[in-house]
Amino acid sequence: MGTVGKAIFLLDLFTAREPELGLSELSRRSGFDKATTRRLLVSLSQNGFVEQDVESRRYRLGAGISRLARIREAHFPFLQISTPAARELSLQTGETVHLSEFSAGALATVHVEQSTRANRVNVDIGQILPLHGTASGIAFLAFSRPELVKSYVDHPLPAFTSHTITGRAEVMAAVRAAAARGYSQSSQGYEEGVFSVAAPILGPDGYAIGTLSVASPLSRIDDGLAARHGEAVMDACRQISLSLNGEPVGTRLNLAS
Amino acid sequence: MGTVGKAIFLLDLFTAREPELGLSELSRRSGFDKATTRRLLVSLSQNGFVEQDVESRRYRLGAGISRLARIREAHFPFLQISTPAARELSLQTGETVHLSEFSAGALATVHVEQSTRANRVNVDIGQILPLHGTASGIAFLAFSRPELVKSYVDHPLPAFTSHTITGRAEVMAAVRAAAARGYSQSSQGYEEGVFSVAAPILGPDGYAIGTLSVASPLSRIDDGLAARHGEAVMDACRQISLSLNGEPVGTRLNLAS
DNA sequence: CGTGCCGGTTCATTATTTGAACTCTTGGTT
DNA sequence: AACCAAGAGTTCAAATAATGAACCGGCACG
Repeated sequence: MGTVGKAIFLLDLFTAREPELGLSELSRRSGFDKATTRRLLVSLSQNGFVEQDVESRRYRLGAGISRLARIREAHFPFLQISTPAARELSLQTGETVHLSEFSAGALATVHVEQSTRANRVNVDIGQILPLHGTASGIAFLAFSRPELVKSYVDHPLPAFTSHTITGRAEVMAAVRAAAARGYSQSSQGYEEGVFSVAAPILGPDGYAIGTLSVASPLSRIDDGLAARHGEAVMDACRQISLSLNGEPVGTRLNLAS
Repeated sequence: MGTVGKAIFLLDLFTAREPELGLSELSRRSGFDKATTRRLLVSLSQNGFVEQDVESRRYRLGAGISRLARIREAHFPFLQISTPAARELSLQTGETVHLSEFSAGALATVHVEQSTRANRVNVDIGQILPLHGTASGIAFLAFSRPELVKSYVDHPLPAFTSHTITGRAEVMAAVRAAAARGYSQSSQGYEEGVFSVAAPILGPDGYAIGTLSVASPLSRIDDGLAARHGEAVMDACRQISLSLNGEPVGTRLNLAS
């Protein structure tokens, strides 16, 4: 791993649940020496990518990141376009909806609309979702370049629950089913007791760039409701894709083997 | 400059006006060798910090940045809290309002509410503002740690227009005036024909963490209107600071020499 | 008042980064 | 259709930056 990769690895240790970390914690979790960790943090903080709390001496993500994110968002308004559709979908289904964008080989959760129900699924912003084992991942693969699907599925796939599909053939079957239907389903593939449906958000080339997903407690779901959620998430994604790309887009299905 | 600094320098070349750049352009503007530039870009893209357009081969900021920014925003909802106040202030004044956050020794513009008038000031998201020469900068300095003010003002200050105040004494006078009034004024200090007022957004320790500013065409401004804008921007900032910190905060004025 | 953990620092050793020179491709010009 | 210019991307010996064991001083706990 190069120096740049290490610096970004440190940034990736900050999560919604643990947004502030001390030097020793960062060193321990990254596996980098304390001196190395510190030097990287100093470089990052000089450029505004991390900030250090003056009194607790702990580090957190810095304003420089927000600034760049806003530049990106001004150019490519993924959140601005998708957020209202996600909110509407959440209200319509009464369930937690999360929006993901593809980045560095996985899906990153960039927005969440929490269900208002007492019994609901909680998803953290910034969470990284694997492409197998989540409804979002399968929906993404179903509308990705075949090379990407192949290279992903050729590596060993870890299990997250006892229900995670890890076999190449099983994943490909789920992908083909999702491509045919237009949305994917996943029951407890990533977390016990959670059922999700997801559909792809397409880029100008017709391939997926992200996903929208509805996540429900499994106990609430039956086949009819799952299908209704599937149709709803597909509609929302179609609308988002249209707004993002300005014009209709020919979808790229993965129906072949 | 360390490797990490160079990587971030590359990221900082992407702006709202030029959100996509080719390898040679990046190499030229950064002054790094083309091979070096490329290696940095590859590292960055492997981690989702930049993306490469498949057909044009140009680079742009990546989704990994959005992801981290969302984690930060979930922890510290600067934009979420400030944006509505900025919008209201823009509607109230009829002028362009911009929100800045302090980062790496300068103010970074993270949100803009454009005036709806035909003759208006345009500000780009992501723009870096110097601490002298903008109303925002002076407002920030007026509510900053004295050490920060001193170290800033001890370095040579560039002029952006013929009206930019660059002398240590002049800057300190403007800072003291802003501290006494609660807001700052700047006439054409950064761009010709632009008049601005600004007030600080305060952190939990009572020192400024950002600013809110109203920017008008100079032709529209007289003393009375400037004062009304000043009071309005101060009110908005007070409200934001309160919401951000949860409780009243003792302000830290820079009234001493 | 000793022990452990924290943040932070030092400097000889080591590994990564660097950049001149190269190829390959594209698009425009004569 | 041959030429030129400019772009993206690659190679490898030389130069430079990153590394980490051992260190300091402070603070909290028993």
